Amino acid sequence: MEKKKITQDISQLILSCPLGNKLPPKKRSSPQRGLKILREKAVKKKEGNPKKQLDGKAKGLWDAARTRKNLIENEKSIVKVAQYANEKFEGFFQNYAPVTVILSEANWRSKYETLDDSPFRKKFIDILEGNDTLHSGLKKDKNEEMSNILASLVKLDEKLFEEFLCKISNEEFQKVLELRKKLPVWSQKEDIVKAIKDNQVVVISGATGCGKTTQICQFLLDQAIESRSGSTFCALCTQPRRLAAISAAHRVAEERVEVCGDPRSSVGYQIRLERLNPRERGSILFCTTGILVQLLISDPLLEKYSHILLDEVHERDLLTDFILTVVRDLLPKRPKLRVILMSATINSNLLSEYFNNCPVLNIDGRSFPVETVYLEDILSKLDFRFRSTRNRSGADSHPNHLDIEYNQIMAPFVEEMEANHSYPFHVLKSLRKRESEESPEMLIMALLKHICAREADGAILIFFPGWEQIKRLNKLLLSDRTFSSRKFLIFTLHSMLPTFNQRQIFEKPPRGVRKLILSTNIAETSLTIDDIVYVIDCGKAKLPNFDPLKKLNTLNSEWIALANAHQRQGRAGRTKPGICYKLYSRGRESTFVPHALPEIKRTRLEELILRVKILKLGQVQAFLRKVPEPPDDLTVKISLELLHELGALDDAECLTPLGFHLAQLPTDPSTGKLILLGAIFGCLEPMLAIAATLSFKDPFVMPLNQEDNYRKRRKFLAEKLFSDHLLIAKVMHDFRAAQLDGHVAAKNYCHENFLSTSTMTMLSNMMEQFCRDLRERQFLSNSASISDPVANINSKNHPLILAVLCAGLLPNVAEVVIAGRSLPKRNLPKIPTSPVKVKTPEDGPVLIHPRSINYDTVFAKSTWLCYHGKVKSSNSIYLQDCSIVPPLAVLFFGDEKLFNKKDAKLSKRFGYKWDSSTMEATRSLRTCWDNYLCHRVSHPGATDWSSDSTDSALLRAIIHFTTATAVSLNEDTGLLSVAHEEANNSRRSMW
DNA sequence: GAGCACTGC
Repeated sequence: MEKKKITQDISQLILSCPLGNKLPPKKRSSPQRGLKILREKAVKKKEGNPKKQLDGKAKGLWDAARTRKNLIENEKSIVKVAQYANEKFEGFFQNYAPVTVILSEANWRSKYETLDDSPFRKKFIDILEGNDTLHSGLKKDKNEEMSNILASLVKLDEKLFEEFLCKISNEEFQKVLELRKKLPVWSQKEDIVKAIKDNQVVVISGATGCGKTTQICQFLLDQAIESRSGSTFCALCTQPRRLAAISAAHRVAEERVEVCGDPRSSVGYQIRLERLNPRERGSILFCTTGILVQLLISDPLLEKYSHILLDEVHERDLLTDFILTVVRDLLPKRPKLRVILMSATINSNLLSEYFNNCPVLNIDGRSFPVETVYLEDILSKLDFRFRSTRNRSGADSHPNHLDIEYNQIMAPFVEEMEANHSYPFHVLKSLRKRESEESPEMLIMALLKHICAREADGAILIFFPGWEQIKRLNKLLLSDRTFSSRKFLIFTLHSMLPTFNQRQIFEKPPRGVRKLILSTNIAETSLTIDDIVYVIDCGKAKLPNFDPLKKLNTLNSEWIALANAHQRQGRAGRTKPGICYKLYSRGRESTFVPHALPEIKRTRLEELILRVKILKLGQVQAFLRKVPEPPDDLTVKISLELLHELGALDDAECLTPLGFHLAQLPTDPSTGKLILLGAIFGCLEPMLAIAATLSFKDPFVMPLNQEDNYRKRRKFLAEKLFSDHLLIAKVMHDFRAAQLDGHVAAKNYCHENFLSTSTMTMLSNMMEQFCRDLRERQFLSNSASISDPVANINSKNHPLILAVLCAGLLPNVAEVVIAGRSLPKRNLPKIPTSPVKVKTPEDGPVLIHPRSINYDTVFAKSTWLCYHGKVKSSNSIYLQDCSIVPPLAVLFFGDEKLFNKKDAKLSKRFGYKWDSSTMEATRSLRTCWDNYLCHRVSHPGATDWSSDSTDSALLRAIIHFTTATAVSLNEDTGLLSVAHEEANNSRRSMW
């Protein structure tokens, strides 16, 4: 009822005038003449593109005719807002005017004095008031408090000691202890404990299998208990991966004959959405790096802990680097804190230098020797020759720049080999060709046959850069009788491949059966298969990077670093001696860099910057220059700019109230904004589903050789949606409904629809987490669940969801430009259907990623897309996920630059035009929105949708306004209608 | 016509 009233109300605000036929003709003569010439020419030359076959003048005239035609089309409808709409918008403006004044002041500190005395204000001011006051204040109070937290409790010390004595006499404990004592790390137990006692920071480097992860924390715990100070011991051990944290915790609990999760246990773990707490004192908590960063928000000096152990520091992932920087700064404030950095053998000097030349302890690994066989040895051993894949005759035989580059690098090595007479001629000949590094499938096939015929039993692991190569080799293997399924178990590992039925990948195969595993670098660290004896390493990996000059994420196949090559090789020697076949020469390996660039130098930094801000770590540039290997200044600048544009930071680089919320949500800022907007606009569930997916991963999986079925299914699911995001919202909704019918129903739903059950479950849980966050930040009422009817009052309104998506994802918009297709055929010769052109304002032409549901959408009209991911690979820029969105939403939520061009843009692209009073009204409404959002984020509360509330009036006006375009593109009526039911039903004709 | 891998009280 109420909705209907508003609908009518707004539809009176926005009128449309189909004027097209009444427009006076302007200088029609020359385009008409151009058409005539064109038609004659086109008749003469029936084949090919008519435009291409025209000469200078005719071509110009043809273009002129087309432009004119477009203009006439464009002027068909002019969008007008009735005068009293302005007055109505004025009303909104009045309501939120005070906030505008506040926000326009330069001084943040006084700015929020005028806000009410809400709990939000207090918290927010605390953050704004910043570094010194708060921190030093904290330090004083907390030092006293610390003596409370970690003060030794004599009784507890005794109790822990007695328990420990009891444990030592336990038979099972003794049995495991004997095994533990065989680990290499035990030989240096005393040194390690002493070094940590004497130094605030110690680097311990040891190869895989030395036992550092599970043993060192126990050395420290046992030592504390034995010296009757168990109650003051509290260790936090971080792992970069969830699985590693869980398994380390379980392993340690087992060794101590305890059960992980028992409240008396000394071991626990915490990862996102999952925690098993250990006892409060005398305990070890394994967690992921992300958890530690979140802990820092509430406990900036990590006062709950006496020891921080950071594992896998050598991987140099973003969060570990961040933690290193923060921890180094808090050392002077926590003199009693002990920090232990654990890393692989390599690169420990850099770490030691970073921590004021702290001591480094080296521990030998306990893996088995792995023999290395390089490309030249393989070629010589197998007598393998590369057949040139390129045409010998014709232009192709000339070397291109890649050949020349290859030769420059390899020639000296080949010459040296030649001089030494150490390799047969055919090997040298092969190495001179670039093919020796380009397409190794046939070589791998030959090598596999060799291993299977000549070498002992054992699983074979092959490292590939990506999907394409895995797919190709898998196909070859399946079509080759040598590798029949009776004798071989073939596994493919890729994050996008389904993992069901793959438990046997970790199990010992039946007698006489050999495991073959084709993998990306997922098997380099994340997955460990113990019985690998042979590794075949093609030496390449797809590496993401960020190009600050072009502001683009890239994904390219590159040569790996020596450290990674070493890691891959090490995968062969876990249970017995192994062999690593490297599909690159010694010469090539000598060009490898020692270490890959740390992640912090390869990504955008918006999220990290918000963390710097919420943790009050000072100016961003200054902080980021303190990290072990600082990111490019330009990258920092770009990220700051985006945060500013999102409204998360002000000119002085301080958090705004919006930024304050975004910094505390466990997502990147633009996804965080989506979550807030979903709550504000009453489309909670779909927005949470979209946000969860954008911040975790796409749940769709694609089995090899089922691409067609996969695509068909996705097309079926996404019918009429034209949006990857709405597709996600739909499948998440259906999945959650299936979950209510039980585990089996949910699993079946996933199986039928090419979805990963584990990813879907995680996403569903993440939605719960976001919902809880929103409740805690008071954007939802205390009782609101994900499916709360009030919070989902607009969840069925697809155009609105898309409009909100726009508001959250901006500035990530792209324009779909259709050249010629909308021209009436009778007036012009048939123009060949040109492929859709998609452009972004900053990159120019881009492509829609083939994985997107919109990849093969036929666009009837020019329109706008919103996207979240954009990446450059294989020389094109791809929009990874995108939604066709209501154009008015883009223009309404778009930035000021876009706004100023509104008039021109609209009339040019969308076939209708603003009149000036509408422009003004739009602008006022937009100002209202900006102010309203400022107000909402600084006065958290649930949206009041009751008919007489200001919330409701403004939001409904925005909703109707931004989604009005849904029907305005209907060429038949030329009318601009705002009825949502109609909008939903006629979506097909929208685009 | 293409999809390295992780993470979050």
